[in-house]
Amino acid sequence: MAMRMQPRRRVSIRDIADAAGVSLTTVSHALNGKGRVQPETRARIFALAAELGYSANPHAQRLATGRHMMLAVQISGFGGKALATDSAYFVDVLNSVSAAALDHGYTAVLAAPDMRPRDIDAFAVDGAIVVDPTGEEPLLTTLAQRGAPVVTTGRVLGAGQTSGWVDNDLRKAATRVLDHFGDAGYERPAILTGPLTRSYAADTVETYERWARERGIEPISVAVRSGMSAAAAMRAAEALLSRRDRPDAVYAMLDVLALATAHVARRRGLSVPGDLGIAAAFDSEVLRWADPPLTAFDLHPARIGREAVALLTAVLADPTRAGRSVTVPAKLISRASTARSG
Amino acid sequence: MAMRMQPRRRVSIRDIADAAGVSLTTVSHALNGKGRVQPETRARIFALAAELGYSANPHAQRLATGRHMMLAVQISGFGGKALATDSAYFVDVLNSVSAAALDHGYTAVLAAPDMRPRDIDAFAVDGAIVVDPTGEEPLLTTLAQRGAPVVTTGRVLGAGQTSGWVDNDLRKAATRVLDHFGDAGYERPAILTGPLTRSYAADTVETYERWARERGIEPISVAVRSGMSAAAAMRAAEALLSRRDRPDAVYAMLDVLALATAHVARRRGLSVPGDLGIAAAFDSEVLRWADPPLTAFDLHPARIGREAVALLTAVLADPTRAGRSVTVPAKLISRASTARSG
DNA sequence: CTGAAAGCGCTAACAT
DNA sequence: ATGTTAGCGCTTTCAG
Repeated sequence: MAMRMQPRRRVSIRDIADAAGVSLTTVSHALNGKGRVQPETRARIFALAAELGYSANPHAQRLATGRHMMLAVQISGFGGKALATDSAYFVDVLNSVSAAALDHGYTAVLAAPDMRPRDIDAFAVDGAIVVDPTGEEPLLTTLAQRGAPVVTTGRVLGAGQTSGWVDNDLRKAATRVLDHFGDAGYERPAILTGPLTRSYAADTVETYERWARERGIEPISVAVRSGMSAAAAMRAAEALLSRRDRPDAVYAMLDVLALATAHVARRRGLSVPGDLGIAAAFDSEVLRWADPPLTAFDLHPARIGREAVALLTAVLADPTRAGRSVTVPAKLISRASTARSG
Repeated sequence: MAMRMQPRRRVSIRDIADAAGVSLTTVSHALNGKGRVQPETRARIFALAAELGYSANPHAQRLATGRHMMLAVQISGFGGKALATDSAYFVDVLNSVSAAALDHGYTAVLAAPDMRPRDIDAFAVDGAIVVDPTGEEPLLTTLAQRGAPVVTTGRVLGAGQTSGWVDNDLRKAATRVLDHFGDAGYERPAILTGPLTRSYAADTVETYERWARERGIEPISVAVRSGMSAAAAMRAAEALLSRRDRPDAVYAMLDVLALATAHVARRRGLSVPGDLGIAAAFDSEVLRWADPPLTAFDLHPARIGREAVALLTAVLADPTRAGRSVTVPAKLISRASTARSG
C-alpha cells in the first residue's frame, strides 16, 4: 500500500468537486446543507471530504459571508486585577465559553481587560461576552455603539445597552443565606460587599436592606469601594467587627472579604462559627481550605459560560431575540463557618 | 457642520484608493510599508485612512496571505480541572498572552483543555501556547505533527516536539528554598509534589534529591499522582507528617498541597513555623491569607505570557529560530510560615 | 513609483 | 438537482 504523502496545499472544496465530478456549488451546498442536493451525491461528497481530510478555510467562509464567526470573551477586572481570590471561577467560565462557542461554530477570542478600543477591529468579532461588567468596559461600549450584540454574565446596572445577560439569582441567594443564618440562631447579620457597580453587589445590598427593613432591624453593611486589595479587605472587616453593635454573622460577597473577616475574627478572639457566622457569595477552593471552612454558594460557572454563548449566538442568528436573559441557580454549600447549633 | 452618518459598509481599501485618487495597490503598499511609495502619497493615504476610520478586514488579509494570524492558548488542566487552587496565575497568563498577541498583530483564541483534535481546524491558528503541558495535549500533538509551532510554558519532558518554551528556573528555586530552610534552622526538609509529568515537579524532585544526596540525607518526598483533589492533598500531607522520621520543613509544589500540609500540621498540633516550616512553589493570594501566611515564589505570570507570545511569533516569522527558550526568574516571598528564628 | 489584474477559498444569486 | 458566475477585501506578481 502506497504511503500517502501529506498534501502541501490544504484540500479545498475545488478538489472535492473535481474528485466527485460535480461543481463547486454542489459541494458547497452539500456540505452546508443549503440547496437541494441529491442524497447520494451528498453522501459521496461527504465521503470524499472525509477521505481527503477536507476542512473549510474559515477565513474564506468569513470573507464570503461577511460574518466573523468569532466572539470575544473578557473578564472584567478591577484595576487590572480579578475581583476574587480564587479565579478558578473565571477559568471555568472561559473554558466553557470556548467549548460552547466551538459547538455553535464560533471561535472564542480572549480580550484582556485593559484592551484599547482601537484594538477591537483587529479582533473582528461578531459580538462579545463580558464577565462581571461594570458597563464601562471599552469592549462593551464600543461594540454596543456599533450595534454588535454583547451578552454579559452578571448584569450591567442602569441603561440596558446589552443584548442579554445570564446571571445567578443573587437576590434569592441573599434571602437564602439570611434564612440560613436565622436557622442557625444568628440574629444580627451584616453584609460586606465589593464595589456596588457590579450587579451581584447591588442585588445583595438591595435584598439585604429590604430584609432588614421588614424586620425593623438596622442594616449593617460595609462596601469596599476602591481597590480590592488584601489591605482594603482587612480594613473593611475590621470596620465591621469593631462596631459597638457588632454583627453576629457576616455575608461577604467576595472570597477575599470572607477570608479577611475570618482573619480579623480570629485576631479578635471571636470564634467562628460560635461568636460569628461567616458565609461568602462565591464559592472557591480557598474557602474550603479556610479554618473553619466557609459556607458559600456554588454559582456553576461552566453553565454560566455555556448559557452566555447560547444567548449570544441566538441573538447573532436572530437579532429580534435580543434582550433575553437566563438565570442560573446558585446552590448553598453549607460548611462549618455557619454550623452553629441554633 | 453636517453630521456624518455612520457608514453602513465598513470602509475598505477601495474607498481610500478612490478618495486619494490612487490605485488599490498603492494603498496596500503604503499601509503595509511594502512597495516603494512616495512619502507624500503615503502620508495622504494614512491621513485618509484615519479620517475614514479604515481598518483592514482581517479575514481578507488572512485569505490573501494564507496566514491565520491567530494563535491558540490552552491551560493544560488536570482531569478538566486546573492544578492550582488559585488560578489567578492562569488568568494573568491568559490576559498577558492576549495583550501580547495583539501587540504582535495576532489574535489569541482560547482552547478548552478537553477540545477534540478535529476542532483544531476550526480554530485556524498558526501556532499555540500550552500552559503547563504534559505533552499529551491533543492541541500540542496535533499541531506539532503538522509542523505548526507550539510554545509551552513549562517544558514538555522527554522528546522535544515543541518550538520553544518559557519557564521559571525551578531547579534554582528549589535550591533557594532549601537554603532558605537551612538558614532558618530547619534540618530535614521534605518535598510534596503533584504528578511528575509536569516539568516543575520533575525539576524540583531532581534538584531536591541531588541536594539530599550531596548531604548524605535520606530524601523524603511524596508525589500525588492522580487526581489533585482536596482529599488526595490531605492524604499526601498526612503521609508526610505521620512518618517516624518526620520532616521539619515541607516544600510543596502546589498551593493546595501547601494548604493541606498546614491543615494537617494544625490538626496534629504542630506549630508553623515552630515545629514545621512550609513553603510553596507557586504563590497565590490564598497563601497570603493562610494562617500563618505561607512562603512561596512569585513566578511572574504576566511576563511568562508575554515571553511565550514573543517566542511563538518569532518562530512564526522565522522558523529557523525554533528551539529557543526563555527563563523567567522566580522570586522568593518569605512569609511567616518559614520565619523561625534560626 | 504606481497601476492592472489575478487569485486566496468560499458563498450565493441566478440560471438551467 | 446542479452548474455558472460574480464577488467578499486584500495581497502580490508583473507591467509600465
